[in-house]
Amino acid sequence: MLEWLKEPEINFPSQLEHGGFEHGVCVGQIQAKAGLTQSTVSEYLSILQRAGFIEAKRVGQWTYYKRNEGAFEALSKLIQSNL
Amino acid sequence: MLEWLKEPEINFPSQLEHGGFEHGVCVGQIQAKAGLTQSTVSEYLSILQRAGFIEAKRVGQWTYYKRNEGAFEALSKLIQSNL
DNA sequence: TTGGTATATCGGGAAAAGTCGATATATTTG
DNA sequence: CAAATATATCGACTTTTCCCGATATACCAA
Repeated sequence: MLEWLKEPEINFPSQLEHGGFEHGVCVGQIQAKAGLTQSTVSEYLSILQRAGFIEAKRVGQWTYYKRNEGAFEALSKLIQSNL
Repeated sequence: MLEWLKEPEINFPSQLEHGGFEHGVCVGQIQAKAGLTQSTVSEYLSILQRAGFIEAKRVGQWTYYKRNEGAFEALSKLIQSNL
């Protein structure tokens, strides 16, 4: 999912009909591509969010998720320095 | 354990009596510090080895493990580029 | 307000990972 | 070769993670 969200336009073309890519990709799109149930994907995304790897933005009935690139940069640096 | 192996002289002082630090630290040293059973530590180290994060060198009845810094560098870069 | 849609949360069963004791293997020493 | 030591592997049990269906919540539209 994290890799998918790196190129939303390529991986979630039908997101265009759901408000575009400004705020990210909504859960249903990710769920369809993942082939997992709605509850599983929702929980997974919320875990990634709490971990800081993605950001959520609620717009109406939709929740859009997009990557937080800073977190990946930080993780990469953490592995370099601390691990 | 990976962090411990970053500074073997500091974290495993009694390794001096077991052949020094050239080849790494032997399992018993790590086990004592970890507070886990011998079998658990042995298995854990072998997993880390198969994953490429540490290298093993058998010398007589001892197995010495040391970090493979290249693997950490590679992981850090992988997170930067692919993830 | 009622029904429809999108997402979140909850509880439980299945799968995987962690940990142990027992035992096997390899090596050294007498 | 026999005993001692260091490590590895095996089988079982426990804990954690994964994933699901059911249900709750939030929002929208008629």
